[in-house]
Amino acid sequence: MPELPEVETVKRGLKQHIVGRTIKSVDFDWPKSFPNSEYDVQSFLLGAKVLDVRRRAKVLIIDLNSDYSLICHLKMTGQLVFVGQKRFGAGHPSGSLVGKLPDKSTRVKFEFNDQTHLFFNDQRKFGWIKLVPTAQIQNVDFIKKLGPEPLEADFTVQVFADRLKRRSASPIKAVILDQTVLAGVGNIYADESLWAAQIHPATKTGKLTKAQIVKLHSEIVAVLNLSINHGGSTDKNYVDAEGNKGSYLKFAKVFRLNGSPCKRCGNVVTKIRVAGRGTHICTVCQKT
DNA sequence: CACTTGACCTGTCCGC
DNA sequence: TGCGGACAGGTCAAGT
Repeated sequence: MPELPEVETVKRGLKQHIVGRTIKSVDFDWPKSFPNSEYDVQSFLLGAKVLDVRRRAKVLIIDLNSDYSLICHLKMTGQLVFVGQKRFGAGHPSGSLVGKLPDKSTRVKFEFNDQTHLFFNDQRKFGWIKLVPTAQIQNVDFIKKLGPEPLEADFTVQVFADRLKRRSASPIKAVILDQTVLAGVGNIYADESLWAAQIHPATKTGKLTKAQIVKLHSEIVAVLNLSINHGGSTDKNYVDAEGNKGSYLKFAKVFRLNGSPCKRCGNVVTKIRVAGRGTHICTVCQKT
């Protein structure tokens, strides 16, 4: 679930809360969640101060003053939640996770030197945090291969169209989910943007007209921006850096709305499988 | 090479 | 009420 808008929302919250704080200790019980060498942890993490929090695609980057950075992928169920000193007192929304952390899904605990905490929770254990030299981030294999950021100025229609050409035999949904084509779209926003552009997700990418590519390009940007403005989507697990849910799904047109009427034509939204993923469409609005 | 499928995990929901 | 199985999204490894 954490796709670009969710990770962007977490980034903004973390930036407010952890920049300037110094890491006092780190604790983890599932090595795959935090596969770092003890030497690097001792030398470059403990005692380091947080300088900045950034995002690339669905990856969070926490820069430290030790010339190292923590890079974090939330995958499906990851959460990064900051808990301040008043964690045992009042002041948190009743539904908030904050008063309940750590819990059985907590994989990594960071303590800052003022008794505040950052918890990495991840029910399904697919997410990870890695400590890497800041100067080496762009050489990390996964990051090196990422396509353009859809909300940056260099993601033009022409760039999008050129990247689609390489994948003409694949269904368009599989292509926009491919992080090496463009960075940050996941299952929710793939379905939403394809509905908005009135393109069937199984359409072979090579069959798309120029007009459809132009439309899809602008709808991807619009859907991502709309979601960021609503704090992202919470389907089940996602929360922001303060433990709060996002509300974008109130505005969703098809995602998880199978059985409901299409908001454009009234036909029933159905769920199919495309490229191995659950896919929500209106068969009237979205023709192959 | 382009493209698809299975593995990684846990929790929840559905049918018998 | 219990239990097996399908399913959930993100990415990589392995297979066609």
